[in-house]
Amino acid sequence: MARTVDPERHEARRLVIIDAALTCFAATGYAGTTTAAICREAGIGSGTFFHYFPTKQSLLLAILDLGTAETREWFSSRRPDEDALGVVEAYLAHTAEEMSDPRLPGFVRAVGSVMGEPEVEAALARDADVVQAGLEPWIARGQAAAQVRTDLDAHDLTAWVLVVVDGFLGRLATHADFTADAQGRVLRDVVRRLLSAS
Amino acid sequence: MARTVDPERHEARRLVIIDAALTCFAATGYAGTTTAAICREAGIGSGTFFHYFPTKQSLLLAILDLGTAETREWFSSRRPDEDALGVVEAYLAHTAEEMSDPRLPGFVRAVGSVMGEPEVEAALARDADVVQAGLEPWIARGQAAAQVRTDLDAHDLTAWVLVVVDGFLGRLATHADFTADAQGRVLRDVVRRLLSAS
Amino acid sequence: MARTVDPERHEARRLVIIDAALTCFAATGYAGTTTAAICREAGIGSGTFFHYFPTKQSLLLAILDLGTAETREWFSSRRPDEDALGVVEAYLAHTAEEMSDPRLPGFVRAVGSVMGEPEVEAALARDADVVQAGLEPWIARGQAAAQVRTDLDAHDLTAWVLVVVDGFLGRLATHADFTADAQGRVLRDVVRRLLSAS
Amino acid sequence: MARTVDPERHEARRLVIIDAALTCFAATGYAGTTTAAICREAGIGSGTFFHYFPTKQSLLLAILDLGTAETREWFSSRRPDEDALGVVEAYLAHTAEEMSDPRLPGFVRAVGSVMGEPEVEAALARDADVVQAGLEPWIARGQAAAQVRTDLDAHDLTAWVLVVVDGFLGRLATHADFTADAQGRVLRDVVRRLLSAS
DNA sequence: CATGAATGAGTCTTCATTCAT
DNA sequence: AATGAATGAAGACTCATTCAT
Repeated sequence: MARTVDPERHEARRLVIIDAALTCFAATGYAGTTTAAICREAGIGSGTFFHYFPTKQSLLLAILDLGTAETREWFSSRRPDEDALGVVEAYLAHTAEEMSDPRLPGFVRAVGSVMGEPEVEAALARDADVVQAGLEPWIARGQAAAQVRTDLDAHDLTAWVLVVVDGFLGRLATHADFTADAQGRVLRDVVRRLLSAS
Repeated sequence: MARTVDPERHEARRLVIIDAALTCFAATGYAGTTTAAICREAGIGSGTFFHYFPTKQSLLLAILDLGTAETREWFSSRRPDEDALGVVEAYLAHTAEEMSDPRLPGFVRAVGSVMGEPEVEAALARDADVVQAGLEPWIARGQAAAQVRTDLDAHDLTAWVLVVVDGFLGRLATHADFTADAQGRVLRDVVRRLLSAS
Repeated sequence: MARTVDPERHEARRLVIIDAALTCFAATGYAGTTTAAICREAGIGSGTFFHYFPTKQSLLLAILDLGTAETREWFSSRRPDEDALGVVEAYLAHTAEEMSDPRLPGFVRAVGSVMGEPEVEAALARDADVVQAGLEPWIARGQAAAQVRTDLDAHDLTAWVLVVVDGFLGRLATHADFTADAQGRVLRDVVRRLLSAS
Repeated sequence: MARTVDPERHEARRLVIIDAALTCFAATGYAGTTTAAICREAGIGSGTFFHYFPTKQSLLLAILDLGTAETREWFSSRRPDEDALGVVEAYLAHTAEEMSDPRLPGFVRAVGSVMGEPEVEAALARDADVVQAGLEPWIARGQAAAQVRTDLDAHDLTAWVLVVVDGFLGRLATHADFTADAQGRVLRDVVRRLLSAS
């Protein structure tokens, strides 16, 4: 009856399940992934699964929250004196790099199908907010420094950067001949053109 | 002797079912939409569904094919002497207008989740091919006329136009404060910047 | 508004449907045969089917009754002065010949699965009664003429002849290398041994 | 750590389901038996069914295989020095005794209707092979010992013994006034006559 | 904690039968 | 009479979740 909870071990196993789910969701979509498949991939029993996540959806939310936290952390580790456009480009590079995990594009597609669920929609909105809140100040600063056009406000410009980024990620996910390596350079160019004052 | 087949009525009802499915898929996703829900929405019995579409998936494919045919038709009705950039912008307008059916963005999301199915993937690939094949010649012609930059080939430039368009549509679908009316002007500007020779 | 009922044409079409059903039942079993398949095979519309037979089961019963009538007719055309054992052997030959329609064995199997239905059970019982009633008098006459053993009564002996015949037909239906042509001679021998006085 | 798998309990429950299915199939045929009915009879939930048998058909195959295994075992426990004709008669008795389970004849009929399915056909062929392979050597030995006629080869003679046995079982199944108890003696006599050298 | 057997509500799909034309 | 579109009840099977061990 000793205290058998080992928080470290618990957290490790949680991550194993999350990783397995990422693999499965990416391969077969959210609805197409059974909890049994995740358990198999994670090497656990079906009962164990529900010790860590009360529902299948809560697992999806956990993954989304993990991504949001990661983004938040990335922005919070920018130093105040960095170059505004440099941060924007670093964000592009960071995003492209994240997508080098070949499962990510598939996972993004998988999430789309569940957007009807209010909780998922809320989690995605939270994620979008974090990105917007992270990026917008730098773009505003770029405007103040006359690096960035001012005919659109910072909020809309940020939205349009994300339009390009999301379109880029979507095409990575759906077109095998469209790769981050080959097109990353063009991405930077397009965003520069989008933001440029001219 | 008795002509019980009324092809017109048949086609009309087929379209009613397709319309109902569009509504349901957009609202609750593909997997989240039951055939019963489609039947209810279309005002038909569950058995009738089977008369028109052998499976739920075949209905999805029919919708996709309809869209592909529509796109093909749009491009084939361009006249050879139209202005290259004018056609590109007309395509942007056409796409944005199509998406003014508020169900379309949701439907696009819904489709993403089924991409695991080979038939769906093939249908989407066919659709992408039609768009690419429709747009690329005009961009190439724009290059020949020195309206469009030539540091990227027509194929890649077309892909990037679609990156922007898809990103635009995606944001329409997910952000209520991002509307086609308000942002359509920016879309044209971004694509112009993307293609411009400077 | 003329009297369009042409009894001859009606009867002919009835037989076409029965023939088609025989083919389908033999190939795919009773439950495995859809009314649609029968209609296709018969070259009629599904509505027409139900003009001729109120239910699928009634069609099966019609086929069974047809066979029963055929058997009854066969026995009623025996002349009173025929040789008792000769009639028994003629019956064996007659049965074997009927089974030369390759659909018959399959149809027999198909019927087995529906025997739970009271109406079908009754039809089969009627058929069995006709055979028993047709054959038993000849076997009794064979006993009276000392051609046939008398340690079993005519009723049981008849039953045993049918045991052998049914086993024979069943094996024809299930074993491709067991053919009526090759084994017909043995069938006669076995029945002779069964009935012989020794 | 926790041994949640209890193979004994698992096997027991498997047999409960098989037994329930035997009852249902015999009473209402294969197609006429719903999985729900089997579950009710077995006292399990519908989902549990799937834990033990992936499909309704697999359950049927399991029953057939069980019978085949039982037959194989029966033959393999004959001792080499047994009397040839004694073994044949013991087999007759064994079969008749098996059929004293009143569900068996009905089950045999039920199987007939599914013979269209290749897997079922294969299972039945396997079963027939085991019987033929089990019986034929003893009949051949009977021929060598001059106990059995030699004008037909052992293979055909075995087939004919099975013709009689199957006809016997079929009549047990369909005619209530034809009982194993009353007719068992005749069965032995008929087979003796069939095999006798005279 | 870990397990996996058990559950049953919910899904897609089938098909005999009806009926307006 | 003949047609085939429409129907809806019913069936096999799936799978997230629970719980006794």
